[in-house]
Amino acid sequence: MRELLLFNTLTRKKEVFIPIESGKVRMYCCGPTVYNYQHIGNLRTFFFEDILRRVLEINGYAVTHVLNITDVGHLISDEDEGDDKMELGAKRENKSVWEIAEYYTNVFKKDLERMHILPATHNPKATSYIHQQIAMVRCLEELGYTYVTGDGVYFDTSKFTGYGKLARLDIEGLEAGERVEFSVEKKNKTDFALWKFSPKDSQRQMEWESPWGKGFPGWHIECSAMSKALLGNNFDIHCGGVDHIPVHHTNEIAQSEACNREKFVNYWLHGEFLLETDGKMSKSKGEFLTLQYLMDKGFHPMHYRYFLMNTHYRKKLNFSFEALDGARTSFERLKNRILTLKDNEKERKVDNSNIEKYLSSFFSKINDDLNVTEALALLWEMLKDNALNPVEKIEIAFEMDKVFGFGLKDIEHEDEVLDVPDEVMQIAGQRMEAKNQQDYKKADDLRNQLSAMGWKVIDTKDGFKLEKL
RNA sequence: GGCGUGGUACCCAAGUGGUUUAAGGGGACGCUCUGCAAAAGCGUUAUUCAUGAGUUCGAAUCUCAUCCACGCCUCCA
Repeated sequence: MRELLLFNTLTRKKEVFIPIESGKVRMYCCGPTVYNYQHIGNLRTFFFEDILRRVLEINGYAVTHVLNITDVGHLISDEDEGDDKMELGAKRENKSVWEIAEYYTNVFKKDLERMHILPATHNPKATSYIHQQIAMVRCLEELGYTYVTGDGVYFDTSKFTGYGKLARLDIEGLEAGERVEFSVEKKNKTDFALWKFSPKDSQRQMEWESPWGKGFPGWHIECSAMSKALLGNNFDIHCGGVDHIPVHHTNEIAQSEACNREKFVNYWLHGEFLLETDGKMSKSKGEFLTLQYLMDKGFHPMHYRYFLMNTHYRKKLNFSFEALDGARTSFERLKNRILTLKDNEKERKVDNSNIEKYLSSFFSKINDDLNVTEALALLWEMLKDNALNPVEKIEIAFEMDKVFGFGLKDIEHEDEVLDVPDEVMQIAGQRMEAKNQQDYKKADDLRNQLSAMGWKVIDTKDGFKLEKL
């Protein structure tokens, strides 16, 4: 097996990946809270995880991939204040929280499919694992890691040695209470809720009985419980966005390692943010970009996928329509190249040493902490290499595409007459006629007329084709 | 206030001590093709890597300082 290097947040270094079980990888990825649409920044993280998954698979690993669905509403802040995002979403849309969860889960899965993000092996829902979450809180209680306050059961972070090591937290320097009221009942500012009690004065749509009374699970426990249930106490890879490092993943480690009394995760990988011109993309700002919005603007999900490959997953990326436009052009040209190669794919001798040369270079790039950006550059270099014949190029491109995920194999010539209005078709026909009679003045006039109507004529060797401007 | 990241051509960006006097894509320009265009193909496009010092035989890559932009310490991908 080839050597694969991955950047581990725990050590802040690239490390050689060694699975727990030979040839197999168990991987857990933090999924969305389904109270609203996912924005294109959220999708960047799932895209990064998809690349990771594909790189593992092309290296021959059998991957068990868990991507959870958070359908329990958590409070907006860590303290005992604020509203529940799910309940808020339900109120906003006049639906039940369960309907909200189902609707946004489906949209999310549809988005992943459109982005060619491979479906996970398991998509556990937090509400289906309440029992396991309660069991884990009990486990922590029995081992003396918890205490009860007026609003819930809390994890005492001072009892867990090495708390915050993932994030390299400077606990003293944390300014809890700066922007949020600090709960006086919390013993340490980093303590967090494992189980929250339902409010006495109002009825929650989602609540469950527990040994501590009616309530709902704290935010971090679901990932600890579900990963334990599906992947075991110790597994290979855990990923998510960089924002999860200081709080969510830090707390997951504390809970899981405290309860299981063994190492939780071997490799932690985190994807960087997508930024907008005015900073981080975030839902709380109100308006945010969705994949559907890009599609409404005439972009294909693959254009966005190509755009994301412009940079490494550990680097911030600025979103702009100008850059997305560039990605669209690049992708369309790439498709064109592949189609041309497919058309010229005649039986020719394949020189395996040519193929091997490119593929080994390809592997050295993707296996160096998922450098798809360089791998993509290699694809272009290869396509322009005159030493290769079309059959060889196709073979290499398809192999590389197992990681890129553009779906190059399935690319076909598009139907050239996609709902062209009769009138447009007629004028285009007249122009062709005029052109054949060498009446270029008239032909050009008709072409201008078409472009005024929003259509572009492209002459081909035996006719013409029309495109929308 | 604390922690951290980044500044590479017109744009998105790769590269983190010598094989790079800097990938790839977009754009622009030129050529081929075309009646002319478009589309497509080919080619050109940074002696230079925010700025200033320093380390080194050698730096975009290491060190220090300065300027600028951004992220985290709230829920967040």
